[in-house]
Amino acid sequence: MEVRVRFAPSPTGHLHIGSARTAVFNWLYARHTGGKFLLRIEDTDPERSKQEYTEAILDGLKWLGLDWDEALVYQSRRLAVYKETAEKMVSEGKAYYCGCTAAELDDMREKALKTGGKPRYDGRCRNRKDHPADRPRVIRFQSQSAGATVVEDLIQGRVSFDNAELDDLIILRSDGTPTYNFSAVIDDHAMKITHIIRGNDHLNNTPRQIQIYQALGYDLPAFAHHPLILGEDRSKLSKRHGATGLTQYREEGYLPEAMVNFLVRIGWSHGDQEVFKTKEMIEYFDLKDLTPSPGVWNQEKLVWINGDYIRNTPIDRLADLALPFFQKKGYPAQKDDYLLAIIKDYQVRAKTIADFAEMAGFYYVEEVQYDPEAKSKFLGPDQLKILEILRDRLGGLNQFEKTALEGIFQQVIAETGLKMKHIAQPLRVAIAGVTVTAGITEVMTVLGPQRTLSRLNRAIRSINL
RNA sequence: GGUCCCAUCGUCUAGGGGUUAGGACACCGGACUCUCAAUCCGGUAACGCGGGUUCGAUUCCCGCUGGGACCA
Repeated sequence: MEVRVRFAPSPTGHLHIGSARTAVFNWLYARHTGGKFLLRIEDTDPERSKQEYTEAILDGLKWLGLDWDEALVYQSRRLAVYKETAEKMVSEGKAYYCGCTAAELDDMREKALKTGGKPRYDGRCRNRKDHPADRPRVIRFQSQSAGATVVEDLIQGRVSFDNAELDDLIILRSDGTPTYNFSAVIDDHAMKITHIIRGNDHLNNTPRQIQIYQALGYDLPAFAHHPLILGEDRSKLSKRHGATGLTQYREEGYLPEAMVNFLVRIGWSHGDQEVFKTKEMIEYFDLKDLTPSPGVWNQEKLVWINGDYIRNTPIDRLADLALPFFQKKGYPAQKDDYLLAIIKDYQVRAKTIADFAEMAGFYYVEEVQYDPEAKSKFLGPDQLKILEILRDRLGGLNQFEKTALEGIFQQVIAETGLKMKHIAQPLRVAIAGVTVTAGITEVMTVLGPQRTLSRLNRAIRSINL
């Protein structure tokens, strides 16, 4: 039988990294099994659902490289189906109208609490026939009161729930909109979903859903509840732990492949392997290799894996990705050989795409800004002489090239008795303004004789002032 | 509070009745070196506690503790 899985976000905000991970698991499972990956937009709450969020979620999925099959299902367009089904259940005695007011429900809860009971609906409307027509009424599912409902979870194992714990949940609100547990069941069945892969936060909903499946005579799908991602303090990952929106990571210069690789490795493993090509992930991914225990978001590891991906990404693509970062910082960069050369020299150093513009902005400035500490340490009277020697020797070259530059450094070292570090650092600060850059000959080669010499002269003048 | 889930280095994890408990990130040292990276080499570091079961439990079972989620 063909595997059919789905990702069912509520468009009430941007794509959360936890949701993105759920999507990744679903997508991988579909691709691994040769099945279908479907999307359903759970937008039955008109107050909170926004079209722009749906767009943002789809953008996020596309960015990650998660392509989906078949047309999107919008729950807001299926309200009639939910209503019809709920009413049919009433006529079949599987659900009933309930006109209890908020006051009645509060009262019920209070009394239950006072007598040591649980704050749950007592089912008083189950057999009521005299519903006042002027009162809004909901439809409640008549749940099993005896026995237990068992979830055979592919990740968590067998989980049993005592039916006595489950009260008669509302499936249709008085305004005719369905509740989550109801619409999810109706749609998963309509979409012929075979495996429900979702966060562990839904495990408690599952017995209720199973009872609805059974009442409706639907076949049960397989369930797989994956563990959640936790923040550093081991509580559910939220805004106070930092960025939770996928978009933010994109804007901070993380590569989509690195994000997928990182996300999938929280909770999933394949032996000792850390870095996976998409093809490998698809080949190896299986639900049985998901752990049941939650995992903490490890930002350092994300940074490392992103750096690893950057080191293995073609220069040309890096340039395309980095260009907007340079431009955003006001540098007159464009995609040309100059940019490509810079990217090449910084590829091993960048941990994010943003790092390129962060570290290599000096290539694009008219006047180098000297870092105060660097200047006081390397652009003082002590360094004047060496800088002047370098200017004179370098001025004799009409084009910069690695071996020629190295030859000059060797000569200068031989003549002055200085060590390379005594030459390179002042020179570096003179032409870049900072003490940390790519190799000095690489920087000079890219900058070229003109820029290098004029920067060198300006540094010398700044010392003489 | 009720229900449910979880428990191997700081973190992500492998493993599993008898192992020197493996890998990765981070961290610390070293090599390389013009700075910083990258790379390579080495190091510190874990089976939460208590009962069982067993010749033997980190591994299986129970309890506790701790953490988490959901519902209220």
